[in-house]
Amino acid sequence: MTRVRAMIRRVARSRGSTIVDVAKLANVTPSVVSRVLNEDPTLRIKAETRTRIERAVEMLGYQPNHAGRALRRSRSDVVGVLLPDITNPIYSGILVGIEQCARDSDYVVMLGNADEFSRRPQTYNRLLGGGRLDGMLIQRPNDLDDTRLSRLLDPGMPTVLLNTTLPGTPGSVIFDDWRAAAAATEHLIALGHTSIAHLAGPPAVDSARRRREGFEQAMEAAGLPIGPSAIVHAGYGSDGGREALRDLLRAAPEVTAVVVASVVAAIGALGAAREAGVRVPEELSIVALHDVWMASYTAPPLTTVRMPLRELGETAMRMLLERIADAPPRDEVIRHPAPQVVERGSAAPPRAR
Amino acid sequence: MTRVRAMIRRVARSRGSTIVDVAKLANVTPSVVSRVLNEDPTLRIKAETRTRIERAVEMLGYQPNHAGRALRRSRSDVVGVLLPDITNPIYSGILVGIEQCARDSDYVVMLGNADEFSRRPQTYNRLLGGGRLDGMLIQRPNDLDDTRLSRLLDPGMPTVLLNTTLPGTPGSVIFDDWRAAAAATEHLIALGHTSIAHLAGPPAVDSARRRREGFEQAMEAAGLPIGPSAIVHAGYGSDGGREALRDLLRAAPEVTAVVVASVVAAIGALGAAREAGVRVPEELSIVALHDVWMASYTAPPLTTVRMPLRELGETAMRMLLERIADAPPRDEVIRHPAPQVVERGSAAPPRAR
DNA sequence: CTGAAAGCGCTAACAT
DNA sequence: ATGTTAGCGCTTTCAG
Repeated sequence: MTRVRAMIRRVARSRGSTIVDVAKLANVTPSVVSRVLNEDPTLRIKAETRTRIERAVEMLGYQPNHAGRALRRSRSDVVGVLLPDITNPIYSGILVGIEQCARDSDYVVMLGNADEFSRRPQTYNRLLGGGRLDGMLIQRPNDLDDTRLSRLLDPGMPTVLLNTTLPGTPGSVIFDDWRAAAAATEHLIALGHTSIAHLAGPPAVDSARRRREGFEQAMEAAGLPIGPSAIVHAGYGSDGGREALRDLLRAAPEVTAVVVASVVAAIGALGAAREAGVRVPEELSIVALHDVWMASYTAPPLTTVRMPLRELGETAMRMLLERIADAPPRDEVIRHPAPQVVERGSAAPPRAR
Repeated sequence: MTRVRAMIRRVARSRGSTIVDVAKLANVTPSVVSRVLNEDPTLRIKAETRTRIERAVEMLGYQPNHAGRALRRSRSDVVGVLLPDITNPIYSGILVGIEQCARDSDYVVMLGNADEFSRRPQTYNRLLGGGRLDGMLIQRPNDLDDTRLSRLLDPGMPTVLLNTTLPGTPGSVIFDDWRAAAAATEHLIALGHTSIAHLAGPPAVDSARRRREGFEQAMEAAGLPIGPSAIVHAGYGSDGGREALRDLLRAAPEVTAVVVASVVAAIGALGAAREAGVRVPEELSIVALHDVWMASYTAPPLTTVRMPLRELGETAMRMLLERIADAPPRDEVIRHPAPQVVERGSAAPPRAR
């Protein structure tokens, strides 16, 4: 009994107890403790021994050392998430889903900056290589083309791409961008608009291309022409949206409505409209893709198409776990819940300007 | 030569090369390689041997295994960051600073959810304990009082608290909340306002208390009375701000200006003003604490007091590194750059409503 | 200037 | 139903 107390005291003082301490206290060998803790299905053990072990674990406050485990199993139970800009509510929304799903699967998330990663790969390889990660989730930076992205990826590292596809490299999860853009366009058409423009994302980004296609298809399906200056490419950022709308108002004054590829750009566009003295929605209707809390608080509140951010993150994480478990890579499109128009104040029937 | 080629091939195939592979290829022992790579200052080595080792590292693309290192050194070079809500631009702004500083110091950041942490400590202890982290950065959830926070903290884990202090537990970094709130108040006073209210944060949160004190001091210094309903406590969230302003407009119609404890709440307040038909800034001036990109895009654009989010993150991270290196804990207030009023469109001289 | 040896904490194959 | 053994990859005395 004194021995036990002494051990407890020693352990409390030091860095923590080891599996050997637990084993001694429970009068078994470390291997048994390990197998109990890891719920080895092949293990046959007396109920009494098991409780002795559990009590010992409890008493010592034992926590397995992750480094020891990782070294032995060659797995870290850590995934890396590389995002260009956590400050962007779209990305952080996705990150919430990732973190949640990781936690539920006893994984933990390491955060990295995707821009830095593409700029200084050696830095991040040193930091995140060397067995620190079991897999990676990557959101492609806007200015990173396929060739450079391919070069960056480690073929030996299970990887899932967020919001983007890479020809020849399966393992990506994207939104139903076509449907979302089409839904936005259809909403405007239903309101009676016939001269509709599109503030697209960066031309080189594949999600922007898909959204543009969705816009074009919806217009075509309705038999509506797309004016020569009706598609303006811009960044996904707010400044991009602001400048793009400014250009559009000048180049195509007949336009009564616009589908914006991202809420963040749409918030910028709202600013440009205000500066130009164009009233929204009276003179110009705006529908934006992606729904974030700020959309309820702009003036006027933005009508958006909601995309399931959390679900994308969850799905991506689940897919990564499959890949880590050696399943073959596959691509996935998040279709449920389907992109849904959230009517607020920025879209209304057309009225001449 | 063939031996070398064979080794390279073997290594490329498998999980990666080890320090032993490098040592063999360079005709030295692992210990020398280790000391070269870790820049052991006591090491005396022939220049030629050193280049041989460097070449071997290069050829094999050797990366030290983090688990092995961590196990041996009892340090992981990982810090945990616990945030209540990454979706909040304030927190993600701070996180940017943390990640940057960590990377520059060869540390890497593990992300966790502070709300979940306070709700299910065992989960996170299992995930983040066991030597996985060298230290933690924690943003206190709004509803977590001192007692419960203390209980949650592991006294053996170097910890830095973000935006909050904990009596009896030094190691926190906060903004100059008094100065920021005072600056906002003084700005309104300079514009000629005399009946000024304060939308404060949650009453139990210490940063909210400091901001309220800053407001009160500035009012007192100007000889201005604070009306009986002029201080309304609300959450830091947008809904909180909306409701709080609604209440305020009813309870204190004489108020011509308001200092809001957080931009996010201010955006909500802007919504409430619009709904109530109160024009900003003509009938009501608003100044918000914290500056984020959205503030430029509200209607009207928000006048704010800029707080150095990135700097807080950086400082906190640096402080944590000190603590990890066994420096005694200390508290710090970020005073530079000082809180600065960013004039946009939401504050103007008073006019009767 | 370099090598030998021990051990960090854990798991898994193989005994008994 | 439990024990023995070996070794994951690395760093760090201590020897030479």
